[in-house]
Amino acid sequence: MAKITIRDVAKEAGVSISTVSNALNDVDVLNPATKLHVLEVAQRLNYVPNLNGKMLKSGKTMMLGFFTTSVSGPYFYKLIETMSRQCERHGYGLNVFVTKDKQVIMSNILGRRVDGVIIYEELKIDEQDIEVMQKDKIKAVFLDREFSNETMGSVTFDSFTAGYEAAKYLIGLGHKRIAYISGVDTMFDSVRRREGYLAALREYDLPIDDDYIIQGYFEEDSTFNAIKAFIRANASKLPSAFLAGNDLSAMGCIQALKVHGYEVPGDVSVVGFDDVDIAQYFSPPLTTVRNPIARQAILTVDHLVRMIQGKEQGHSQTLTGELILRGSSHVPIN
Amino acid sequence: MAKITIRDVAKEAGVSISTVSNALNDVDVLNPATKLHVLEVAQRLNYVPNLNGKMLKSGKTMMLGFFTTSVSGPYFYKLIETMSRQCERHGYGLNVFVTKDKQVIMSNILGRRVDGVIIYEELKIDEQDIEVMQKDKIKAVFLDREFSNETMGSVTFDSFTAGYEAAKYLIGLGHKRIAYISGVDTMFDSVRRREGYLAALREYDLPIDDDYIIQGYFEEDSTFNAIKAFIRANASKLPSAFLAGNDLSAMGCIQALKVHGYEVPGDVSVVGFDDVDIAQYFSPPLTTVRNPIARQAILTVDHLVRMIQGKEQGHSQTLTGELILRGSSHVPIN
DNA sequence: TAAATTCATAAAAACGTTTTTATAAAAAAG
DNA sequence: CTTTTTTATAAAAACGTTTTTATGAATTTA
Repeated sequence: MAKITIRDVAKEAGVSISTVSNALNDVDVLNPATKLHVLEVAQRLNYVPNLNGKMLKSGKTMMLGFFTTSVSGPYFYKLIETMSRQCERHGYGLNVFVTKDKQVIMSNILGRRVDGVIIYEELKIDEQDIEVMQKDKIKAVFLDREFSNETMGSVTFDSFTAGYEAAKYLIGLGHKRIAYISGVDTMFDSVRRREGYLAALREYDLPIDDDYIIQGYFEEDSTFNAIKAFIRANASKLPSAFLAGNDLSAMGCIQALKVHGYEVPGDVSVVGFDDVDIAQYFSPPLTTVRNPIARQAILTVDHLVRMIQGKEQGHSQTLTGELILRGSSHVPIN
Repeated sequence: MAKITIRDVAKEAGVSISTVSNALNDVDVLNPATKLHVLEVAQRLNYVPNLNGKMLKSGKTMMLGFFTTSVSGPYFYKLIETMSRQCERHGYGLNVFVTKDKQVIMSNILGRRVDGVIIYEELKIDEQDIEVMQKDKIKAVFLDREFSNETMGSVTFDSFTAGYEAAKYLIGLGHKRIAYISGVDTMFDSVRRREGYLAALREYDLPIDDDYIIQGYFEEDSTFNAIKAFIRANASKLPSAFLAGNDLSAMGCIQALKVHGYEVPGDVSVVGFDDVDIAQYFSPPLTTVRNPIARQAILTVDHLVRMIQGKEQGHSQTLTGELILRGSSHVPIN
């Protein structure tokens, strides 16, 4: 027996398909008795509407798309979990696409698989792609860049100020040799945090040493290895503090320091970014700049939904961090 | 200007819509010159096929659905990232639904929003729901229970043996008082690991103390609090080892022990489950039973795709853990 | 009580594709 | 040369809905 359609229900109930549709969608034109009867038959046949038919006709999928190159790490799952919950609250589902293939991304967006899109994609979607999307009046929110026009907005984190404040805090403690652990340069946040860090060094006339900018890929393991190599190469002029581009790299860094016999924060201070869930349970608990991830997720979904509903034009919102003092930072020893 | 459809392309190219469709789908019946011309026009108009039309006609969405109640924690992002990558390899997209609303789940599955489903849902989908799905020949793979029939399979982790082996390892070290940190009882893995732990205790004639089974919700923070409470209540008869139901609870447990002045593994041993990415960078690095998450993800997607293609019937696969010895476990002090 | 209005339902059109069937022209066969 | 076959394209049907329009009966209005 093939899938039950609205036609089967209509036949079984002895009415037309439009009557069935009206009954199911609670359109208030039917005789209550008819409606009841149709509903009863639909129930009995276990009828479930085919969403593809619905979508084609209505032009709405009731799905939002999240396009990202990665879901690794606590930042992303907090984001996804919160966005997902917020979508459900608005009656939408969330479609997560983890891909680096721009073709896949564009055909899903322009092919209307989703009613609106959320993009964290590290700038591979370029001006020209955005123009194409704009021509189709695609509703979009960017998380990895500041941007806005009529149908697109953004919700970003002020990483520059975060980097600046974190560096200033370490300088205030008395640190003079501060290294920065970077992610790859396509990562908006990594670059902006580094710029903030550099701005603080300049402001306080501290020397800027290119060796003190370390490539770490924003993960524990790659950072762990990078810091081990760094320590071996710079044993004579080790910094007294590390500013790690995110909490994961801070944790990898601390572990590498421990392996080499350094105490944190006794010998070296380490500060991270994000304040992911696990940061406060690490040893030592991380000093970090809190990134309001859940808030970003909620603002993003709300903005997108309002644009879809035509209640709002695109605009950009910026969230600011908050320095959380914990156990991984201290005044320098010398 | 509204969205460009196949009709617009046909008109502009001066051919019928069937010709356009054939050209785009590379059906080998057309005059090569015609095909080239159509393709050129489609390109010029920036035509992108509407996926809803495609889906309705073909009955295929080229999407797999992952239905879960949570994405929190490293287990899930490893799973999602790997599944997503594997989907892409097969030409599918992955649709992640984070919801506890069974209605949402069933209407998306039965409404054919996806061609196949992956379910990690902690048993709220019951026998009756499965029967409904079976009647519609829904292709499904369960991750949270062992099950199989013609169109459904499962890929699970042998948590019982993992729990048994971990407990046996601690007993072998000489531990006699071993506590288990549980998740909620709807979690298949938590329950099975506990059963394995209990089986090992029984086998070695160790006393089973109900107080030694601690509720922790499988997260750092809830476990941190639970263990602090436990330590206060049981200061006089503290276990010499904790078997934590997953790595996150192991980390929360260790942190709570440290806060109360206990050394790990000097005073107390702690063993976790999963070997999530961060486990080896924790302080101390975690002894844990490795759960081959990436492998589970790949087997799951492959099995589902083969069922969709009609190349395979449903069956259940079971993965086994591997004990990874690191720094959080040690012989007992007394 | 004839005309106008409302009510309840049915029929038809539409969404954007793919696929099946039809058609006309060109090529091959007899 | 006619008839058959092949080739290239067009036309039409179909997927499962929702929505617009049509229809006929019941009710109201004048």
